Amino acid sequence: MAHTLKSVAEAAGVSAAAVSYAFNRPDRISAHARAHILDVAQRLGYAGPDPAARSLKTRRAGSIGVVVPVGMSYVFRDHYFAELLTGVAEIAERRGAGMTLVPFDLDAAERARTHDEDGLRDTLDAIRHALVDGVIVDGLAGDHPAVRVLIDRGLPVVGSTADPAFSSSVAIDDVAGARAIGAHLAALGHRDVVVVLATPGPSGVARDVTDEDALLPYSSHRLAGFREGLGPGARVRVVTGGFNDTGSGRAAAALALSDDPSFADPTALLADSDALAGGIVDELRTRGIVPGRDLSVTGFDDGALATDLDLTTVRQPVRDRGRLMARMLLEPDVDERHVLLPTELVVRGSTGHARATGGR
Amino acid sequence: MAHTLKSVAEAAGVSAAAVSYAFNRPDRISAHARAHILDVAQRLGYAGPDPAARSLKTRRAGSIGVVVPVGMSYVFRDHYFAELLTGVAEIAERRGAGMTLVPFDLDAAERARTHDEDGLRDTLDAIRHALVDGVIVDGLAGDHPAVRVLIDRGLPVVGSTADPAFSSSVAIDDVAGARAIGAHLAALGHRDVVVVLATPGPSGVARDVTDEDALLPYSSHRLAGFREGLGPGARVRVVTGGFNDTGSGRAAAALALSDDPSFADPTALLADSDALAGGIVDELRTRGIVPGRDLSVTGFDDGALATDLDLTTVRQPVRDRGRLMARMLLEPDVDERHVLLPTELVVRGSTGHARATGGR
DNA sequence: GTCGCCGTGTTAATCGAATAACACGGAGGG
DNA sequence: CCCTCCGTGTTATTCGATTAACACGGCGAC
Repeated sequence: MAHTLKSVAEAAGVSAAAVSYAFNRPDRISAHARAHILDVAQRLGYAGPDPAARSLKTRRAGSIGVVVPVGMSYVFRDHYFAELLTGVAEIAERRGAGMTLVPFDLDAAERARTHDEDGLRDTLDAIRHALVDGVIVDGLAGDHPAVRVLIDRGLPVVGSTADPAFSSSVAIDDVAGARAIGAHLAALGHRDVVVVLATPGPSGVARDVTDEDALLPYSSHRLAGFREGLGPGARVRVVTGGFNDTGSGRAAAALALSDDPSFADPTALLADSDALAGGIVDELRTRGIVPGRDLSVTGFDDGALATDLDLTTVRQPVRDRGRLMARMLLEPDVDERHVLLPTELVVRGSTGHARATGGR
Repeated sequence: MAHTLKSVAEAAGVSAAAVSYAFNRPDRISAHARAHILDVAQRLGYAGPDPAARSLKTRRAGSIGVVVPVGMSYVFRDHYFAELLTGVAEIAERRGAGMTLVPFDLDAAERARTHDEDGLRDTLDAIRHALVDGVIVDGLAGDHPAVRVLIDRGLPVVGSTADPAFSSSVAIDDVAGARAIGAHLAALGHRDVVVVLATPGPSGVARDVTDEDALLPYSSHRLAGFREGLGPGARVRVVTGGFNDTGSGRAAAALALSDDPSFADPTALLADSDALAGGIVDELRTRGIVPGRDLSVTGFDDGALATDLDLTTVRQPVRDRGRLMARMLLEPDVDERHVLLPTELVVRGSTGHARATGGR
């Protein structure tokens, strides 16, 4: 049943090398012999050399890995990751390479990190075993254990920050983008805002933030940028919103506008993403609050949603990022090793002058 | 630099087997020896046994493959595939398995199919080389060359139709769903309709359909269902809409409502997906045509868009399908081999009684 | 005191292929 | 007519691990 190079070679009356050449190097064998071998192979139901053995010998896997800190099933729902991976896929498919999503549970890894050495090992098993030629890592610092494993494996690793631990990186200047949002709002007189950040994982719905270290790298960057742009006098409170989607945004808005005294009367709600901002807008509307007039709302991404909702946001070239990350792995002619992509403030109707009293 | 099991074993003063056990079978070695070996390994920068070699020996890859007939970069944009893969990913991540998108260009394969034998071989290379333990194939018939290669490789293949060539399958009864749509419209008096189908690939924008064989399997199923439900007296014309998104829907609607005599005055527009229907609704609105009153529009999927647009559509359990497909590969306790999932007609406001004169 | 078993380390066979180096026959040049 | 080179098939080495089978020392049971 299970044929091998050798058994096919016997059946065809040639050496194993000839069969290998027939499948992999047409130029290295006569057309006549090749046709015969391929014919015998087909008759026997031999589809070609075993990929695992081939991969061991050639040291190539034909696929690039992707590691994200949010769970594999999440990337298809999140606009940011979907866009990033679209860019990666565009390059991969034109090079004939596959894309392997490597399971990695950031929460489990964090929990196990100090506690339980073997637990941490387990969460990294898939990363240790992944059959890939290089890896794209988005949202993990260069000194993260998962990254260390990949580097020890000798794989080229493209990161999302300029950390020299990565073989190369494509960062996006989201600090600058967030700063622009902050400055824009400051200029409109806002001095009391709530920032809404997504924290995927089991952390659940909106809540007040205690530990800012637990944020995803880009969230903390943006938070810092917001603060810089708003200036020292501003009051910035933070809510985390669970998944990066409209539902979380709605919940976060509800919390920010609740009676909870720690959130009393902000004049602006700054979201980590358009999706969250979309939820915020929904919640405001159900309360009869008009975004841009009664209360300002900002997003991040400039996706289709931002246009639809007339959202002030930051445009970031996410698909370009994915493309470039993939090219750094698959097209060695890319010579820059660490690239910083720019962002752009897009002002629309969801922001306006601060009012003495916000929503309610 | 590049350490191996053996070199680490020498450095630690033990046998290669001991190192292997230290990494893979803690119970098979003393805790003391294990700690020492792991320590030496870490010091040497050895991340663990080489995945390729390990995969050759164990005959496991730790990842399941996914083959779709639409190009890898498309799956992140299309609601159907995103939903399907979300389901797959949910199961994969709970089993610690990866997900490998295998590049496959249906158009190139079709073009090469008869013409050029070596060309066809090339388009199947990635499928021949993919390092996976099983494959989920959506939208390809059981006798397609790509499927044949996978089966010859001895891989378990889960298909999207009940074809016995597949080791197992999860079909969705979209014929019945489409039939329900057709019957619903027939009951409302519609006898002259245009069906809008997505045909991803370079085929481009909307055009009239000449060759119904070139449709994706599910599209032709649905088309057949529409026809059945509408009954023999109805006039059914077909337009293909390129990508499965709102832009294509808009273009298709524009064509269907144009002066082109072959499309004159339909009373209903039946789309292959909610996304297409969304575009159709957009186009109608810009022309001042009210869906459900002047002209009926139907979708397919029952995603968020359908609710938003108050679209009559068919609910299909796509994520369940993905989950079940993955479980058939990853969880051998699933005993049914060929499953047919039901669909459900969801009537909303976008359909109504046929009028003598449709749009314009 | 002896037998056997258990825990733990080692030996050796094996997974299935790629490819450098070699062999050999015939064509072409001198 | 001989030498060389080219095209094409073969031989043999190598990729880096897993794991069944074996070996051996110490311990408890009788």
